[in-house]
Amino acid sequence: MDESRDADAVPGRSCRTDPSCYCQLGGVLELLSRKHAIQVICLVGETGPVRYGEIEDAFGAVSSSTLSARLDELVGAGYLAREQYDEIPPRVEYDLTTTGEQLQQRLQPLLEWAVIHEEFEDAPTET
Amino acid sequence: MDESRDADAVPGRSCRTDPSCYCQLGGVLELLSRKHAIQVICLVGETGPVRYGEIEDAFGAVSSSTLSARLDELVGAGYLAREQYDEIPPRVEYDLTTTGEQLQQRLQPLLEWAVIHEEFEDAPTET
DNA sequence: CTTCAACACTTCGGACTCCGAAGTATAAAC
DNA sequence: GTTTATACTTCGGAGTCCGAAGTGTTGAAG
Repeated sequence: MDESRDADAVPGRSCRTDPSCYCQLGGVLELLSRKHAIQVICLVGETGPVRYGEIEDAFGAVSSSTLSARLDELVGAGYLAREQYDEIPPRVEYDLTTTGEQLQQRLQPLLEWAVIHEEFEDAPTET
Repeated sequence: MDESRDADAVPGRSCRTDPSCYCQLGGVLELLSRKHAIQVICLVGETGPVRYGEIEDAFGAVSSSTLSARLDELVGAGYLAREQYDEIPPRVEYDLTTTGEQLQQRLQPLLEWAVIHEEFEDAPTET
């Protein structure tokens, strides 16, 4: 046995190799546990390059401040790419990066299940 | 064109059948976009029935108030089951429900990818 | 010349969520 | 009588989110 174990040594490091440690897990999950993050990734993944306004419309109920914060974060973290065209009126398009696509692939089954699950959630109970 | 479209009619209903509508998507995602919700589901799924203290330990950095709020929500939403034994000191165990297991199965690939992805995130860039 | 429309955002006050240290309850062990 | 163990609450302060209104540009409409 090695005493270089991670039990309570350096939190947030060796945890990566310890399947029983869920401390933080850092970046991605932290990012995904913000409002609309999951949906944004999936929306962009399904529709391809999307404009800011289209995302806003697709959601229907997001404050633009929160949405643009989320987009900034996702761009900053390398999951989304932002392409800006210098036209009038302005045009900006968001698309998944390669990493973003990987993420979206893991998110897709969840989203599909969520949609179906919600549909039947009002159905008669079978106890 | 039919005017029976759902464009701006009843938000949050016909959306379920419209793949281009991401408005809210309600319950599950709302729940998952709270701190630690994803990790809790996966932790319980991987380790089986877990006690409150074990969850707290596994995370290392959660405020107990937030954790117990999250647990309450997940129990209330039907993803977790809470079993209480009347012993001293008290013992409470959380486990996944059938629905919770379905959710965890969709979350697992995400979590595994996250772990690997974070490991290499400090690796030398290739620009 | 003035106004309006389009678009992608900011800004700001108020509401909601989260943190973290301290406290609650019970009974056995010391 | 004090400590220990467990599963939570409570509370003030910090951080996040909402949503209505505003910003800047330029061409088209009046």
